[in-house]
Amino acid sequence: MPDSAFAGIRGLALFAPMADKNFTALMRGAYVQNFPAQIDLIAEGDPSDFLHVVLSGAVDLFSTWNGRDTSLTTVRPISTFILAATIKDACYLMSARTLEKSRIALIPSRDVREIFDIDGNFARAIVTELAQCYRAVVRAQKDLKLRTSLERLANYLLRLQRRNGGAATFGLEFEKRRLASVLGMTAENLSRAFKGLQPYGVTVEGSRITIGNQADLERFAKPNPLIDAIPAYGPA
Amino acid sequence: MPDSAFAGIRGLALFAPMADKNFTALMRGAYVQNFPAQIDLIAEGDPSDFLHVVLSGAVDLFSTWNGRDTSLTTVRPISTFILAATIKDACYLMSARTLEKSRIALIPSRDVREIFDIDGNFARAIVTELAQCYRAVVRAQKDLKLRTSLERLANYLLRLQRRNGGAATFGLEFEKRRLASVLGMTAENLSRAFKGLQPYGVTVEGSRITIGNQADLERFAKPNPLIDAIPAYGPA
DNA sequence: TTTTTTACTTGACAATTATCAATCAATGGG
DNA sequence: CCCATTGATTGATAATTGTCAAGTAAAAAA
Repeated sequence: MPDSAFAGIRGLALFAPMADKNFTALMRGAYVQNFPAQIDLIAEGDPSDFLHVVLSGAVDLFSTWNGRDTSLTTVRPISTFILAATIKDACYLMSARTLEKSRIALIPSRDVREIFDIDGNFARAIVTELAQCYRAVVRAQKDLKLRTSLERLANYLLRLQRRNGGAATFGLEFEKRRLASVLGMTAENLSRAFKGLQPYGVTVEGSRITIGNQADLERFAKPNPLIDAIPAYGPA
Repeated sequence: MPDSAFAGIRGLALFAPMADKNFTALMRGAYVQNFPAQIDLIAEGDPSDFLHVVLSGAVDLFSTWNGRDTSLTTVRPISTFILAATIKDACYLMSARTLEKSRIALIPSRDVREIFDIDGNFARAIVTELAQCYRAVVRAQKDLKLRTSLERLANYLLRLQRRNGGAATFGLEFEKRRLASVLGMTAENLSRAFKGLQPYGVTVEGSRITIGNQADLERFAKPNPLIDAIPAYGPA
């Protein structure tokens, strides 16, 4: 595996602080692989053999139970997933599949745990990453328990707008059926929720969203940094 | 503050592996306090000045938004809370209040971060703790998104039963109004949900629950270790 | 291009869950 | 002991959300 493939990884906050020697050791058993879209990467319940790093593309973390399924989050470059399972040497709690063509690095979990035990810097970096993941899920939990689906959609649109630079018009990140699942509703309900936001100035043309009246939508959505902070910008 | 107060803390998985010197340093600025029931300990949004350790009693972690509120989890002895906020030096995402009379140790967050930076064992212990917290929230998220309120209640009862040793009869941990909030429903809905479980052999007398037909209830609840594992016993 | 598939939307309806109001039961002062 | 308060329950109703079935639009394949 060419070293160049690991350059992006080395720059990650998770791997940057660790000793060169340990990084090299970690990458020795690692490899990078290209996957087409819609490919299952891992299944919940499986033992966590590899820590995954999304180098390009996008990965959907989802879960199923009793014939139902739900998307929990999307992993975008460059970040890792199933870090917690790797550290605890436990099974995956979520399944993963590519949303688009993706390049993914696979690092043997055993190596991660081994280096984690001897490299304090690496351990500390993992803490920071895990704390961030934890806080993200807590926010999602609050979003889900404290808001109706219409409010979740409104706040989601405001977050997406902000992530896209703040312009009134922007595009959805993925198909609506998946957005519905992420927001914890059905596709049909999402369709109606978009209509329900029309009175607040939201217009939808395919995947193109326009927020016609920022103040109106915010008055309805009541965004809150303790729920809606965007990790990279807000209070993490 | 008497050293004896910290004996229980030292035994915690989080603090056991660290160097004596560092533990002493960590406890230097710490103190233990007794709180009556129903006392607000922290408010979401506040800076995380102290890592809290519940030595006895019980603490409710909850959150509010737009006039609504929801209980996210209960912290029981001996464990910590708001560890993630402490590590990231970020504000609290949840508020906390005592459910009963409680003894709580308060360790200055700054000290935690400082020792965390120099004690690799401590850093590793924190990773384990955080990974566990993260997985617990992911499970809660799946429970909420994949199940109806009736199913959540059924599975909650099965978990509680297991935690209490598996006998057919056991008591609820706290008042139903709060249980409803934890399960993501209203108190009225919980009352009806208990009735909805009668056909599966569940009887309720005050806070006394009896599972008359284990197999029936499990057939309905379809418990799943990837959602319902009890941290201490199941796959963490 | 035409065909086929897939995503999205819409309408009608059903299930779930919440709200409001009233009642009942238990609990803790006075 | 009784009263006052709080928590739990119940009934009636409304809001929310999901399901099913059809239809439309758009994209992919032939």
